[in-house]
Amino acid sequence: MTTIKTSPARPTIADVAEKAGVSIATVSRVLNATAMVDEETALRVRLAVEALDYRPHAAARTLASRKTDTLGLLLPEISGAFFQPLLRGVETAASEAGYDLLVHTTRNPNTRGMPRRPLAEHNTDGLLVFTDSLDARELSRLSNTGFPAVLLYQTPPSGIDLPVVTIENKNGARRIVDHLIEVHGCRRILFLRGPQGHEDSGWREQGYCESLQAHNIPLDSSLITGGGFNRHEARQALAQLLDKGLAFDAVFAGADDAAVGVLLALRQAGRRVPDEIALVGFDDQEFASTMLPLLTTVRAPTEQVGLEAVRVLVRLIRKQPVQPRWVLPTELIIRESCGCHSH
Amino acid sequence: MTTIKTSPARPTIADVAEKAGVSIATVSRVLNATAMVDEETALRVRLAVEALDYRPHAAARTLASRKTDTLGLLLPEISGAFFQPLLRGVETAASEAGYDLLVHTTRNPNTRGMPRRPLAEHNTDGLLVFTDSLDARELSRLSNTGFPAVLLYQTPPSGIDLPVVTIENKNGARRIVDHLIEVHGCRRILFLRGPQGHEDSGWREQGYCESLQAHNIPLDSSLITGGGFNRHEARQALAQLLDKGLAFDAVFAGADDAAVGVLLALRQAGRRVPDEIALVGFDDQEFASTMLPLLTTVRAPTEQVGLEAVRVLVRLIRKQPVQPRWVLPTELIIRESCGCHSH
DNA sequence: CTGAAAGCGCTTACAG
DNA sequence: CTGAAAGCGCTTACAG
Repeated sequence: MTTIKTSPARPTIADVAEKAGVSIATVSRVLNATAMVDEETALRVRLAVEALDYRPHAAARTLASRKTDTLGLLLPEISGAFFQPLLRGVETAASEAGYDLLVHTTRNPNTRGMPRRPLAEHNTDGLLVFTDSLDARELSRLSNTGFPAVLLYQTPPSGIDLPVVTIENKNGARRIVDHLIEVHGCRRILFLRGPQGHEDSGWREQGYCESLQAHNIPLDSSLITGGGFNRHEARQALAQLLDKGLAFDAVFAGADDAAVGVLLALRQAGRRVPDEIALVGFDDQEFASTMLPLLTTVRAPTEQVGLEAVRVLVRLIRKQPVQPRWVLPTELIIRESCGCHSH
Repeated sequence: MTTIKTSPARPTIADVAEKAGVSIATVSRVLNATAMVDEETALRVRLAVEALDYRPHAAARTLASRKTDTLGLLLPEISGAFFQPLLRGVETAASEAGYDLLVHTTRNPNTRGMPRRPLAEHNTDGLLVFTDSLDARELSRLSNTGFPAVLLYQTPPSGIDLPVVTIENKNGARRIVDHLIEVHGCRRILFLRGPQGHEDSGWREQGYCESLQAHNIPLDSSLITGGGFNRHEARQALAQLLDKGLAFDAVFAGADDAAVGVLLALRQAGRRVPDEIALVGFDDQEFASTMLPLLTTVRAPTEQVGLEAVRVLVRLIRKQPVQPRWVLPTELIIRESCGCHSH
């Protein structure tokens, strides 16, 4: 059993001041470089800080200065391959800008105690809000209150004035379907859409439709189906369609993860990819370049979204002007699953 | 351009007190359920809170109460497939216990301003420290100071009294090598170890050695090589060995990610897995059950580590006694890449 | 360039 | 059950 020690009292700014023979105001000034201080005095202060191993108390600083030096990130869940690059981008940019990161997932509501708002004005200088993490009422409160916040992958509900950073979904989808049609001669392309109300999915579906239309292929609604953007639902959805005997020569899964589910279902049904059926995804997650066949997909600049969102947020915090909408470009990544480069 | 609004002043506890016609002490009591309050009075307070949309200011609360209600997580990087389940576990448990999570990566040192310690006593009630995120000096400070902290995947340097939660590396490795030898008759098993000084890797190597010894297979040091536990290094390392003409009938990659690199190198060299060479990994990352062939590996209970670590930390914070060492069991997962279930 | 003092928004003994 | 008041550890006008 680990024994419990009583912690020696942490040094405060007063201890430093005393040791250096100056006032606490002066200590504060040298620590924050917030005013000119005689070089010799400053040196004494720094020595005292060093000797006492003093660190300012964040809460006290926040309370007095009205800033927390931390950014909040609100998202539905923290795991899931999709969030990795996003987190990396946010982490990197926040750190570079000198901010800590407070992360909160909305999937595990904290029901204890009073209904405190876990991440907001009281513990954060600004908020990054991933799509569907906050309801419209809350978004509107943020917007009205003028608190710095930027939306990720979500166009703000009308009347709400918050910047968004998102990606070019429609064109990406459009191009990959074009590829299927023009290069591989596909005509009956199944589209697996994401969850209801998923904005990205909606745009990707539009891109799909536009491509068909541009090639004079009539839209067949039986070729559009739900897949939930995840492996398991996609697999089931496809298995059902296969059972029903639906005919198609390609599948455009709205997300790479769904593409894996499709692949599994196809393989189980004995249909070969890409020889019999072409398969493409969206996102270019890491596994897309590892799985077999290598997945042809649309690269979503997820890490960039994280980076950019932080930059926008920091501008907001500094009260600098900011564009309302950032749409990051996507890129077509041709690999094997569409039928290209196949051995 | 988004216009900047001036935020109306946020309501404070004084505003609530005034509106409810009570003192701020009473408001504090009903909010924190920290003393009996007349039911009728409490109701008035709650109504006032609701009407003003009041939320307590975290920093003020922290300063007055000496607790932050947040846990800190220190790790080398936030992305990387390995960290996903860990983060999920930590997130879930922290949230259930009523704590926020402050995440800080040590890979991007924040060089601006004074050398503040990003996560510590001043903004956190306790710390979760992933291996290699903090140097021994800092660990020793935490230990001496009695600040609640738990180590992840790292036995504390001697003299430092901090609990660890880690996994059963040696037995896991031992069992998977046993499997290769006993079921598949392998005799020359290549072991890819992780980075220098990586504790998990060391244990896995021991398990490997013990298994060979138990089966009277002499240790051949040319069969142990570095692989960095990551895809690219592993791939290169293997390609070199293959070039040199090293003979082996199986590869035990110390991490699943390295196993992917091995697979890529083997495939490029035209060696078939598992027909010619058996391949196994360690971790059971998500892609292990997706890649082809499906990867035989040792399941590391990474999410559990996160959950357990938070539980231990919370006990520490509550000054409850705590075991110094938690070793979570691993499990052998037989799939295809070793030669089992292969079509 | 430096200090005394007010104030940030809470919690918590201490009285009553 | 409730209130007045001190105090948490800082920052920041205001004087000098």
